[in-house]
Amino acid sequence: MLQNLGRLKVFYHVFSKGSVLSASKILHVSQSAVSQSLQKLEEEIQSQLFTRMHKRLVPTAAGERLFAVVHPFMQELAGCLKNIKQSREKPFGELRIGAPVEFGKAYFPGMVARFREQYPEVTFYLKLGNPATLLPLVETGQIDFAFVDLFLTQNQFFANLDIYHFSPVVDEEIILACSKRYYEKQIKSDHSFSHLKSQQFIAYRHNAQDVKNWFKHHFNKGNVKYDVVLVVDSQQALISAVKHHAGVGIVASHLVAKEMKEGLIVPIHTPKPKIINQISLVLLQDKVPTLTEKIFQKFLIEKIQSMNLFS
DNA sequence: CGGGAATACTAGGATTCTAG
DNA sequence: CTAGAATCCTAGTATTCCCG
Repeated sequence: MLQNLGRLKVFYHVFSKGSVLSASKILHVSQSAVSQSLQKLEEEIQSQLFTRMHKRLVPTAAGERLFAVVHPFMQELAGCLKNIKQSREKPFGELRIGAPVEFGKAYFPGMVARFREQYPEVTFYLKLGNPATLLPLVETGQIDFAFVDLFLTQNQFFANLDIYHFSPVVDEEIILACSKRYYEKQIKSDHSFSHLKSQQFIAYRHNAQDVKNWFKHHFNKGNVKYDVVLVVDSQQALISAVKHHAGVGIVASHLVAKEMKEGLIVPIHTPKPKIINQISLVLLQDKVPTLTEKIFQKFLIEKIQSMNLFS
């Protein structure tokens, strides 16, 4: 391997101009420095790159071969540096973002499309997951930033949360809901603990943690056995099951806003305050965001906040 | 043909970088 | 912090080209 890639740059300019003096002017060094660099390079690769013809340098076969490799590299490098410079002036390049699964599925594709109408040079990689998946990716730089669910985060153990910077973006309301028909047949306006706990539950993932959290919050009862009739892997499936009168389930209210407005889905309230799940933007504490990141974060926060998830 | 301009090379010294 | 390596500079030399 070469000890000094800078000599390749010297070689490139000497080859391009066919003269040491011209190359030295481009490189802003003395003619002798260029001459010496060239000699060092030739020594290093143990091949002569130019035949010295009195006042001219004529490339040897080895010189031609080296130039064939160096030339496209230098072109690409110049283009790349230009792009990097541009990305400081206007949004550019790939953004890698993490988001909670349902939140990300529901809103990100649309947001990304709208952002790209304005900034077509920006592309996206979207990683959906819970905080346990997303935070390590933020830490190792595999994603640029993430939106996470703080309500869930508090129930889990993270060794070093202080390396992150959290800024709350939006609150979503977590409700227990069922279809109108199920409500009239089974709930009948009885919102007592003993009545609600005996309902048929649709759970998101196997541990039914969301159901447990809901009862803990509203009735301060932690370790209760629930009758789970269906376990699903996505909120969309859960909402669909609720709509088809399969039972009661925990959802973010904004995901069923339309169904609630139409009266298809009914929220079950208690006198206790609503459960608010806070979604926060999380980035590494000491990371300096790029222009593209800053502009997209601002765009996203404005759009999310203007949606009003409680409507 | 001779002299000036252009270019490449070398020697020696100053400065900067790097590893211990 | 320091010694040695690497790099660059200046000064000077050699060669060739070009024009009067």
